Amino acid sequence: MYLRHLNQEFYKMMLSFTEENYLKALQKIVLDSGIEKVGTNELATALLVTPATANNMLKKLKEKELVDYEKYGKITLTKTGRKKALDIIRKHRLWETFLFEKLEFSWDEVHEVAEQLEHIQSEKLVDKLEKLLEYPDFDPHGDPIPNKKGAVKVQVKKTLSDVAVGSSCKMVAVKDDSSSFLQYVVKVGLELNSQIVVVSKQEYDAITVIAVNGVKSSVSQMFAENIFVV
Amino acid sequence: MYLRHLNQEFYKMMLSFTEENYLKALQKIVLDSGIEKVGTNELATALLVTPATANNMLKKLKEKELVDYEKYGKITLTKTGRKKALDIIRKHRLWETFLFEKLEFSWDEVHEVAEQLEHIQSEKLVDKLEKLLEYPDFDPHGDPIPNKKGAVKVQVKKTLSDVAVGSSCKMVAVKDDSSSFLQYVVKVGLELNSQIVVVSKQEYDAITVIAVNGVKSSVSQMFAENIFVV
DNA sequence: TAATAAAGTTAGGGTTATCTAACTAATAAA
DNA sequence: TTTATTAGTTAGATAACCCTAACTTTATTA
Repeated sequence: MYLRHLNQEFYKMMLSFTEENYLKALQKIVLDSGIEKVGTNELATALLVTPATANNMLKKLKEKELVDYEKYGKITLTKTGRKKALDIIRKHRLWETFLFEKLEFSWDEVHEVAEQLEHIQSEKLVDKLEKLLEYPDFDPHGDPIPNKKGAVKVQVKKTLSDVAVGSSCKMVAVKDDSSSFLQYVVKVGLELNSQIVVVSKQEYDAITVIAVNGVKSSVSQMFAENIFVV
Repeated sequence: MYLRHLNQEFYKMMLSFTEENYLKALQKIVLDSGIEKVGTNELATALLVTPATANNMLKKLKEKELVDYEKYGKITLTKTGRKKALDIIRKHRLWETFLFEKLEFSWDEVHEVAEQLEHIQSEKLVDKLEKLLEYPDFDPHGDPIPNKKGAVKVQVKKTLSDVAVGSSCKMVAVKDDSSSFLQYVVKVGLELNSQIVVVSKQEYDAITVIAVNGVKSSVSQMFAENIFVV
């Protein structure tokens, strides 16, 4: 006998590992692009599955009223869907903070393990974890941690590439959180809240010379665009 | 394309959530009963699946050389299988300790969440967790935590029902870790390392009167058999 | 030891999540 | 505006894990 035969309503609330990942991916696309409407292929790419697979799952999520879309149209999260997605993102970022703060994980190691930990089901666990970490607002990458209600503290962020030559700024987050990028960031001497001085900028290829704690480094346009500063 | 097509050898090492649970269940039956050989039905009962389902999975585990058995015969874990199982038990008990010590979980709440956490794949996570907890030898239920190599600190344990009237003993572990039993244990005033005095014992129905911190309680034979003492 | 009970296995089927291949609809370009 | 490209869908297949029902082997007991 299957679980969902026991209580239809209860089953509707219980999301599978995979369903959670689809909702999270949708919300992350929205957060990263700023656009509410997401395409099937875009979602499929983010999840490393084929469009056919994504389409299949989207039908199920629509059935459960977690997403909304017309045939051949763009996808949006419903209120319930967004709440679920933000809850997973909240857990992901709290776990990242835990790994970084309490278990000596480095910046670039936290993501992979948090991808697993974010699916653990226990409200008490999340609440107590948050308490242990003293209610952090941002994770080790500078990304905001949604609160229990799904609200996010927004920071007006510009990137290092927007900073004028001669000005200085403070790093508050990274856009790319791939391991290779993060390791590069560390190599340049940067960490969260580092003070950065933009020493000079090459017109031709946009190579920027920055100084961190007196140490100069040359970074590419792409690098500068992936560093959020205030 | 499926993961296991990429690298046969690597795939062989990667156990699914379910496979891990089968190995753990086998090892737990061995530890609890002291008998090395396990039956299909016994295993199925422990995992809340039908014997047919267990049989099916056992074929796969045998194929992967994690268990050993003849058709219609009893099952044993191979060396590799036992190592895997002990590793999961190690993780389970470390997480239980973490929840109890660091996140204010009560005795009877830790098990359910640890059932999920034990499947997280990250050697570094386990090592760092162990360090954070200052290398504990026993979990909150008094069960030994296997070390990285799978070695277990054994305690010679007898149960409360073996203690003679008039003698006193110290509770070191519980046999049953169901929520209902653990809540009862707490109600009687017992916790790990509590001093227990066996005040009297009824011949007829084996009801035992115990005193914990001067407070007397009457407990059944079954209760007494589920409390490990030294 | 023959009959019965218990333990273990096989066959056939269902669900979830994935794939490929072939299709249709919407959009962009010539 | 017709055509080519891109986006999205459908159909059919596979693998993992579970089920029930029927069967076979081993163990128990009368």
